[in-house]
Amino acid sequence: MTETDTTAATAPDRLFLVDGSGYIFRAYHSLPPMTRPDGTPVNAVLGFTNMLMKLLADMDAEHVAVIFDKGRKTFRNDIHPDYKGHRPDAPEDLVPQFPIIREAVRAFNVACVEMEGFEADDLIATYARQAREKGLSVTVVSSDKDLMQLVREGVALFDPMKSRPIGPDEVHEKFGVGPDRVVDVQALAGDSSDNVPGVPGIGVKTAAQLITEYGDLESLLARAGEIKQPKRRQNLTEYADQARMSRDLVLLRDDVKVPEPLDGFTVKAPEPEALRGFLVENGFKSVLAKVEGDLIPRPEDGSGAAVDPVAEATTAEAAYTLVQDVETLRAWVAEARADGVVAIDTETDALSAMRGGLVGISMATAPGRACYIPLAHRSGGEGQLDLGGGGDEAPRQIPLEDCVAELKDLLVNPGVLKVGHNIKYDLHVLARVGLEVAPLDDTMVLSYVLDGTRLGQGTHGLDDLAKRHFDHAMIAFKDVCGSGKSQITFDKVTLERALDYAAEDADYTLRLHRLLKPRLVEERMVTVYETLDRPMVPLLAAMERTGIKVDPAVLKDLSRTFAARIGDLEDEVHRVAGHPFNIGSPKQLGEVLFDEMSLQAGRKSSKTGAKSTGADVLEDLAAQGHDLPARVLDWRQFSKLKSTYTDALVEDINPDTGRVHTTFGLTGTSTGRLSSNDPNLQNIPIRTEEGRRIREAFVAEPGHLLLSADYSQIELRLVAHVADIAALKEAFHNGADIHAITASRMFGQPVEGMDPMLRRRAKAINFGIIYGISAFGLARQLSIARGEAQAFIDAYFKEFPEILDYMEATKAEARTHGFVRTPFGRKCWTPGINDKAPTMKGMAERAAINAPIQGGAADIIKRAMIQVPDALAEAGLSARLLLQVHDELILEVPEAEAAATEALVRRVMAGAASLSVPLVVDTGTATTWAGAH
DNA sequence: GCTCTCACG
DNA sequence: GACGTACGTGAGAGCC
Repeated sequence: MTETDTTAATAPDRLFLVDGSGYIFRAYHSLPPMTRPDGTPVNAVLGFTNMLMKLLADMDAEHVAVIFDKGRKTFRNDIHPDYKGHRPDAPEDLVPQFPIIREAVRAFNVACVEMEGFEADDLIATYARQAREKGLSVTVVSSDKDLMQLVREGVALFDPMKSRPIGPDEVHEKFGVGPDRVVDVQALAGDSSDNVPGVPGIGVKTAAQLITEYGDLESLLARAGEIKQPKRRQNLTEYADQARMSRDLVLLRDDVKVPEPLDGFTVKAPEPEALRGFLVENGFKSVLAKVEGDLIPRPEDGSGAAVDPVAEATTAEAAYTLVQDVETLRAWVAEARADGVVAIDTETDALSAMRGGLVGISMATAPGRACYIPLAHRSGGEGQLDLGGGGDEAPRQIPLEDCVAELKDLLVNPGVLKVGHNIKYDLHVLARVGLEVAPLDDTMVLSYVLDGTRLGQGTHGLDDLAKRHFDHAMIAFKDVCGSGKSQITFDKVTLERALDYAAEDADYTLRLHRLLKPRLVEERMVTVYETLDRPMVPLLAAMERTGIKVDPAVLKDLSRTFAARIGDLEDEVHRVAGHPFNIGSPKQLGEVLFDEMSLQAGRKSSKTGAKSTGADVLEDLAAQGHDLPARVLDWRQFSKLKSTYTDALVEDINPDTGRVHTTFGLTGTSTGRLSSNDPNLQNIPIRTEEGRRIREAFVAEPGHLLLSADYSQIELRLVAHVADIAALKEAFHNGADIHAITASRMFGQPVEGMDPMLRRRAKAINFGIIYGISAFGLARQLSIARGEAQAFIDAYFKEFPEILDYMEATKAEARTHGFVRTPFGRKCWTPGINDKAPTMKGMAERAAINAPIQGGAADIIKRAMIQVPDALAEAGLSARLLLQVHDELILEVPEAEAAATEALVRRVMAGAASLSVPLVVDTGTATTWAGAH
């Protein structure tokens, strides 16, 4: 292949010419406003820096320069004073960034050129010509169509927006002619954004057609008389000089006496200290972390320079150790003790926190430095798969009890912080082998407190975070254990594979901890994390482990009752319909109701446009006297109760404990509330008589009672507090019936003997206020006209005018920051608040109004929960917290302690926050949850 | 895996 | 004046 070799040997040097001004505007608009510590805006600088780094990393060239515009006046303004005259001034917060961006270019040791009186495009044209004459191959990096005229043999354009080269074909696509005729087309068509006049009535299409036919601009103007269309002929004659002037405007000068010689563009490595200085001055820690150890050396430990933990977390190489003997384990324990921080992670043989058995433990002591301690693996690693032949000889592992003995002190050592990702899970697993863990940090909770639902929900998984913060793809669980039917449990994984997977989890947990923990201080989230969410981790773990006793006999009995009702209702519905069909299918039900029976549909469902069969629609139809919708509503109710509750809950009873153990989610909601899943014990029925009976299955142990304690009107009290509504605060201080008071003020009736209908309406409005009221929503809730609902709202605002200020201030806060804060400092993110679509924006605004209220209530009950165990212990009481349902706590108490515990819980909950309104707590005790409420 | 419906606060 | 919504969750069933 001599030919190829020859070509390679004579391949010309390459030159990249970057249109810096284009980069600046793109960078500015791609990032939200941000400032460096001294207050200087730097979003465009950061965006530019990242784009420049990417370009330098991706390009394959020996020479590079970034070219900028300098000032607004150029020689073109002498030709045509209005040229680019309508361009608005650069945004105020971009102006101070222009000089810093020049610094960025120099910091990377890249040539940076600009020249008074000329546009960047002219300099680019000039350098391109010079380079071509020297035999260099030129790539111009720009998305600007005005540069397309430069494309020719040896000069290519690269569009950084679309990441694609622009050659003669792309130019032809854009202008309808080749690169050498682009200026002629532009001269005719003009450019309104640059104030290039062109010829009236001629756009790019027509211009291309004319130039193709006549060859070039001068030939066309000379032969303008031959044009058939009279108007076009006249314009080309009349505006010939204007066309020539336009051509002078768009034609790039390639003979500029450039200030820097081409030789100075040779690619050079950056000066480490200059680059570091620039990045540090602008607070670009993430960029520094990226280039450290690569473009510039990491400061050495011995030199006295501080190691940047963030940088180290980002760049450290991984080296993992398998721990199969006690000696090695002791070395790791000693290292962890010396460091004072260790990341831990457990591997189990089942996903369920309550059932999974411990298979192994991983620990990390520094970024990239981690180990895995296999404890219950059944396959060594010699053979790939156990083919069922009984050859699963256990590999060499430290006996579980020896490992527990070695780790016990470390895990409770107050001088060693244990870091986990969703460590609540590990607490359960370790507790079952007799290990407690304290103190602890949780990187999932850290991520939630810092970034919340800013980037969407459910994005605090270790895999997500490693990808987001370190651009690292974690080994997927399914790549280790498979998925679906062929999935194996972790104890069957070979030790080598288990080491890679498990140690990586601990490693990246530690890296995340180094990255996220310092942000608490920088972003003023220390208090929320330290006093609210971190203490919840061990507390919730204890609640989950305790569980709540559920009597399967009660549930089975209810299932039978419900089944009978469902059967009867089904027969009746089918009889009325005239044929059997699946009542549970909204599609089939819709066909029966709206097609066969020709009932009037109330509304369309949101997504698919199908006619809704929702409860409100069926209720309307039932109220009109139709029998079938009423039966369907009953059928639905019993089906729901049976499938979701009575049938499902029996399956959720843990055979070992006879109790149901939910998992509380601490990092899932946008407001700071908890969630409950598998099963959800926060939505057990109560509103209907039949549903409420399900709560009879939730029982206390013999000799005990369930204590329920709930906040009265906590969200409305928070409204009164945060919006500082005088009349509402007064009503709460007086302990009055708040809805009756509201009705009295709005409708001018005395509280005594208040019409129940008016009170109901006032109650709906009070709820609406909490939700960020809208006339549409209130109208739907109360089944009244929108105008009437609006009148109610107006009346409310008149009586409680402070609420309007709160709503406006909250929306403004959300718009400027992207989040709102609860009274306790929690950030609630408000994605969509600046959306163009009014629907989206409206939803985000209502969510923003609701968030400090709902979130504030969530903060308050968390404060109460955290105090309860200590208060109980101090009082010598042995009650245990079982559940939290947003404004309610459920405890299990020895009968003899019921009264004392009730008083204590009331006191703690009421005193959990000092607002400008009192907090009131209602309590009750009984042997079942139904009775305690 | 998405949509609808409905249980709770 | 249109846009098309009350806030926050999780689970089961139907359907592709």
